[in-house]
Amino acid sequence: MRQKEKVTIYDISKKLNISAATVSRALNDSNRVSLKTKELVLKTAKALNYQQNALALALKSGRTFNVGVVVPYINHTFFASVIRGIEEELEPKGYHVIICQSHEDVNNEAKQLKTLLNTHIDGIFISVSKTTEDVKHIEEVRDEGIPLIFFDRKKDISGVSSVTINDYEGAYNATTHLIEQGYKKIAHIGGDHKLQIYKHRYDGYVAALNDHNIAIDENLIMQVSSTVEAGIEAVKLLMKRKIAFDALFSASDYVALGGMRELRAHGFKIPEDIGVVGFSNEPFTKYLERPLTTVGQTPVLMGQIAAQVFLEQISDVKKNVQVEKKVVLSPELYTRDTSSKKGS
Amino acid sequence: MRQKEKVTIYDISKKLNISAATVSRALNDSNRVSLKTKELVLKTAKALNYQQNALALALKSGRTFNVGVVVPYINHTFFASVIRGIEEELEPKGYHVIICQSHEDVNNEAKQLKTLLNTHIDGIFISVSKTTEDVKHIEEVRDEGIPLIFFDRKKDISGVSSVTINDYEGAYNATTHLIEQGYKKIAHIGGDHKLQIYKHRYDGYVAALNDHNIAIDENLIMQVSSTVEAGIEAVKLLMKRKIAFDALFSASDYVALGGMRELRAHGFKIPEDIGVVGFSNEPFTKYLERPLTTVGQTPVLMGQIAAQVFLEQISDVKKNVQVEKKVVLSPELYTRDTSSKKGS
DNA sequence: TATTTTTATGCAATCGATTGCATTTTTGTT
DNA sequence: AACAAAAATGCAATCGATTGCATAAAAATA
Repeated sequence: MRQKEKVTIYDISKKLNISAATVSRALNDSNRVSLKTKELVLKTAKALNYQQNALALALKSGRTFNVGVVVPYINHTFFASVIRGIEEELEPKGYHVIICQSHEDVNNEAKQLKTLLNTHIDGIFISVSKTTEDVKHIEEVRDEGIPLIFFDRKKDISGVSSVTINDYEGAYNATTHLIEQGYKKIAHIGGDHKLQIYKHRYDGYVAALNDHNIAIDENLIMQVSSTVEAGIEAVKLLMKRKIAFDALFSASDYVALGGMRELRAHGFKIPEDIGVVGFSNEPFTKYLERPLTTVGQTPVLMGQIAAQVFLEQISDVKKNVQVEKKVVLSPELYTRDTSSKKGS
Repeated sequence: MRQKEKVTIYDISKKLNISAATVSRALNDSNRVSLKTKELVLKTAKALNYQQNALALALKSGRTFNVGVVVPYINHTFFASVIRGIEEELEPKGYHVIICQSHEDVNNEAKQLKTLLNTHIDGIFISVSKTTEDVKHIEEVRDEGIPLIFFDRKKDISGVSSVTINDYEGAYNATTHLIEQGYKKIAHIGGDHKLQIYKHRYDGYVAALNDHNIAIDENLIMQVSSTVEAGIEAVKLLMKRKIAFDALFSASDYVALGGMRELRAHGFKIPEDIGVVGFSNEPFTKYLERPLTTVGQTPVLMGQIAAQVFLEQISDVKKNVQVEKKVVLSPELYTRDTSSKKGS
């Protein structure tokens, strides 16, 4: 099965006995072609089912109408949803979205960026891996002049735009909510501060306690990975150390879930004895028998806005203006069953 | 910020005072170039940081090393996981994955295929939308000679390969499991038979009942959409009609979840009074307080195998052999809490 | 050394579309 | 009718890499 041979502007030019240049101009609605030939060309183009060869155009113009997205894993709900947002925003403009996974490994991330550059992408969206500390590979992309946009997990690099959520605010609101519900000793199981998001969530938690004159107790604060098992272990450790607390603010829904399991195993009732708030609004949180209160991140919107920032950026590049836009979205607290002291 | 100008084979050829043709041959390790110049070229290429221009190559060769994937929504766990499998299998071979969404709309699907063809993709993976009945747009892709692979949701089109799971077997095993646990009147809330997967699940359910000499009761069988709400409504309807049953096999985890909620609202205990089995092994199923028994589909594996079928196919195309490969994966029943009559 | 064979290299076309510059055709003016 | 101005079209190079065919250089043979 061989491929059908495609119709080119030369086929049209031969058929009409005019030059390919004129055909090209006619198709691009140039004012240097008479109306008569323009119509003729358009008609024959339609008749022959002419399709512009995107590759030839890309080679000539340098624009491929492809963008790359680099995420740790594409099947994590959050990232998949951001990608959905990007795709839906860019698709109507004729762009295609190429996806790459870093597997949370900085070397992979660098490799993906390199091959993306070689594919002559028009822009790159990236959420950095957990292991990304050195950012040379990212600066290289910037220095190539390719529009680059961070989303959610960013690094502070000059000349690179970003779309993130206000993790600080999300954590602050979540913690404040717990305080307002009457909880007094609030533990925080967070994530590795190498990722800004976890640092900011920690900061928000601390600020909320400070603002309500609650002393920070280092014994109540931990950093673990974002898994159910880690949540179980973390609570086990707190129990073993006999550290009392009446609420748990976790930087991860998975950790919150694990934590709740372990707490229940120890006979605590949620939310009566211990209130729990998670982070991310993972789909499972609302399907639990006692739906989990959590901080929602509007990932689809994040993707859409990242795409908009990209579109702005490429129009600015044309004007030879360099921009560095930082968009910070507000998170939303989904108040559900696990955080109202009186039960629901 | 203008883009860095790229190094081409002409830059190398000028530097070495040889022709670009020789440079090209040297880089491709042709045996028509002397070892001396080969080494020289390779050295200068490295020194100048030469990167082959993928676009020029694609224009010349007709191969882009891009493949397209069309799914209803990329942020549905199942599809995202299949895409992950495809990406991980093809990435080492130098391919990039372009994603497209049909939004469960056949017109969108057709449009996406058309723009993918125009992007000169090397192959297309597709899981059809719910509204896809007419398959002309898919046949067109096949007729263009582009390798095409269905995954999960397929249509019967000659000359198109597919990778699916054995929905019949999955349903048969799930139903048999319920029977073996002692449940006798098993309801089936399935999906629209326009999608083969739902028809096959229905068939498997029926076959299991037949094989165990249980009469089929049409009153216990429904077709609804795959949502929690639909599950609630379906059970409500059964209750209203006072139709007794002691087990529920749902073709969707979401429907199973909604069904369980409604059943509990009516005072039924799960699994003691009513056993429940879902389908898909959605992530939330294992996080429920009573984890849901469900049929797992190994989506990542499905993606990997689809990618392998694609790779085989393009090597066969070279040999001018036409193949139509149908791979059917076996599902796995995850036996959890909701289906053991004695409780767990 | 002369001639054939082998090996290495170059020329120029090709993949399609675009575009600056030159040329031809048409239109308008006197 | 003659000429200037304007409009329409064509030529050929360009974007990089590849490749069939021709030629040049080196090696092998007589």
